[in-house]
Amino acid sequence: MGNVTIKDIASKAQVSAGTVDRVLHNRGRVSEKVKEKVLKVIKDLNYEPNLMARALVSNKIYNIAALIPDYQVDSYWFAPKQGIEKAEKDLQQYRVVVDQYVFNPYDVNSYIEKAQELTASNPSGILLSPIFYRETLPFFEKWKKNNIPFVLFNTDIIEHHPLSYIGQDSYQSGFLAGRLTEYGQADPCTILIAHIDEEISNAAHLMKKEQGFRNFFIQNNLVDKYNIIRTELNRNNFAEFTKQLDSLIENTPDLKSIFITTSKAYEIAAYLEHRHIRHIKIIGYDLLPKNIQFLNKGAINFLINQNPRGQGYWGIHYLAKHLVFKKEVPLLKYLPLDIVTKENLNYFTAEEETIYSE
Amino acid sequence: MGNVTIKDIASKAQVSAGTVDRVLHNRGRVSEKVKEKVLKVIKDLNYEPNLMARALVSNKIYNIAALIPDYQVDSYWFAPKQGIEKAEKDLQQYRVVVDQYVFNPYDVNSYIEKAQELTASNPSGILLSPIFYRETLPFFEKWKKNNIPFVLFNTDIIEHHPLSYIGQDSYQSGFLAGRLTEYGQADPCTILIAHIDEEISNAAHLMKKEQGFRNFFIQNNLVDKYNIIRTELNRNNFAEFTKQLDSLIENTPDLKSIFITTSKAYEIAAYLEHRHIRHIKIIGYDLLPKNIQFLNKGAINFLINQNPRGQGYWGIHYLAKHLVFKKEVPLLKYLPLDIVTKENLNYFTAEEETIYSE
DNA sequence: AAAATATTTGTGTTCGAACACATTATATTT
DNA sequence: AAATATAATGTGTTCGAACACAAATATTTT
Repeated sequence: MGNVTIKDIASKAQVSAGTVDRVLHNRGRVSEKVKEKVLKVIKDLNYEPNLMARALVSNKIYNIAALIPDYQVDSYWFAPKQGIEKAEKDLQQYRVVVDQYVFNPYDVNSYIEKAQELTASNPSGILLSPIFYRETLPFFEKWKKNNIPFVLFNTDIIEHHPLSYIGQDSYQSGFLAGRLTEYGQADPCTILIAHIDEEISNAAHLMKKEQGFRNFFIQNNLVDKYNIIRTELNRNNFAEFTKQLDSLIENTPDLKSIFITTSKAYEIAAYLEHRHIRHIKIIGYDLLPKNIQFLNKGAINFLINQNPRGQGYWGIHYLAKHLVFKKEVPLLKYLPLDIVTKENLNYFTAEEETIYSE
Repeated sequence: MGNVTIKDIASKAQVSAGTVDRVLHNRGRVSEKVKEKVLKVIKDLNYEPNLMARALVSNKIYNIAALIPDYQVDSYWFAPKQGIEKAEKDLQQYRVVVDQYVFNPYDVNSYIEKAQELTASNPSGILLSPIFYRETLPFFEKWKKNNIPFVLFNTDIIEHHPLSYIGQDSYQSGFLAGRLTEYGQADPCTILIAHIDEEISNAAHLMKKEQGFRNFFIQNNLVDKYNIIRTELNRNNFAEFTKQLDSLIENTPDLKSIFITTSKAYEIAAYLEHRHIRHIKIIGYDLLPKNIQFLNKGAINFLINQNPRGQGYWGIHYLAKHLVFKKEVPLLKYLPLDIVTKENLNYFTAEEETIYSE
């Protein structure tokens, strides 16, 4: 098992290795009779191609292009970049090279420009986070026409037949946040859902999180117990941001818990610290350094880690799986919703391990 | 980078490929002068052997032996077995074969017998959970003498120079359980640490968990707020088990939380359900089907997943990394402490993905 | 029926590393 | 100095799959 070779098949089917090869790859023409005979033997012997030999001989270089936001503009994107580079290193052996096309997440034109550059380079595969939805559509068309597989991550659009989407179940993560909030609040109180958003493109995401969060309380018959309110904050204007929060706090004396749908929980934590408020629990997203800092201080209670590094890593891996190993990849991969506290934090910030396989 | 071959080195160093090969493997004799010259070129060109070519030509079969408890006796061991089989499947390409030697975890003699069988088979590498410490020592000696690398998992003994230890940080997991308990109890109350143990061999483990748990409250100045008590229960005698719990519940009216240090949280959950007690929160370990059942019902609040499947998986992978790829593996690998609730459960029970790399 | 063309099948080289074996250079013995 | 031993280096085959090319059939055209 597992060590049947093309020659074995050839001899058993009484043909040459070349013919078996043609049958395997639908290359050249093979008579129906022979083809069926060979296919039967392949099936009977349970043939599995030796991927090492295959990779060795097909001396192709697979250049994957990654279209990603500049982490210097939004540090959230540092983790995917890391994941991408990790995967590249792991796959170097298989002649996989990743070119990064970095754009400014606040500048549509930069996005388009880089997407064009990327397309012009005619890569074997593409990984991207399509944060500008509308602008991405024409590229999807082009890539499909050129038979270039693309994998999406972070932003869930699966309508356009990517090779795969890798990301998070936003709704479920909100639902989970609901559980964590409820678990920490034995008594009735007010709970705030805060969207601290800078780009409209995230809106769909955030709404799903809010929905999941609210539905947790509905499904568990807790709507009478808790008063759930919402707000949208803009931290570009710091004075305004503070003012908004001040009035919220003042008008909501029984506010005990805040769920921040973006990775900006640290903004709220910093505000509360500044105002010396300690009785409000905070649940947020993502292991940004600033979030981690407040998590360690105890100012943030939980962070839901959506594994942005894993997203980059798996994105590249899936492309390689498809291109190099010609194996099927799942259309949808949801990464685990990790609940992170101060106490188990270091397991999620540590480097992942390289795996050798198949 | 990454595509320098032996021939490249040979031509640059003005020797033959055979000589380069001898230098690389310290095989045969090579004059000092030539050796140095070749080594310099290897370094200069930053040569990295092509693992595919290597694996292809070295037609060795690596038979790894796994000494594991029978999951039919204790279902905890089903997950490591799964992980082992997953890894075997992933590594099949590299001619890695895993033989499982299954013993009865309640029978030392069965353990010894299987360990002897395993040793007699003269495997290339060994994976084991040394749950009978004393009895394992002589085998360690033998294996070391025969240069057979062994990887330990689940039970933390690193004194005897295994290739690697893969497991969990028991202390830290107890500490984490402390956090989760405290987070769910705003008001002073009594907290119970319950050891439901059947084997002495686990004692060290369980004590570390208890220590971690207690230290959480000490370090956070919470000892005055909570009354922490402990008990050791034996579920072999069901009547006795129930009686003990009955008296505990009766004598501790403000008992609000139970931390079970073993994977037997479901026993307590079942008891509480039977007695119609709903106000006591439960934190336990491991995603056994019975635990999952109570987690889904809401009777168990959190399960800490110590990733037993991952332990088996990584154990085999590390051995392969060492044997097949001749790469260094970390002496110690702690797997993440996953916090599992009903809401994120399915991400941890799902099959892991196969990875292709290096 | 012979020639031309199309279809089917077989052979040989390649990828990079490992290792057996052959060959050459150097040292030691007689 | 010749014979022999030993050390140093080179050559060629192997692993399994892919693909170019060559050869052998079969089919069509003249």
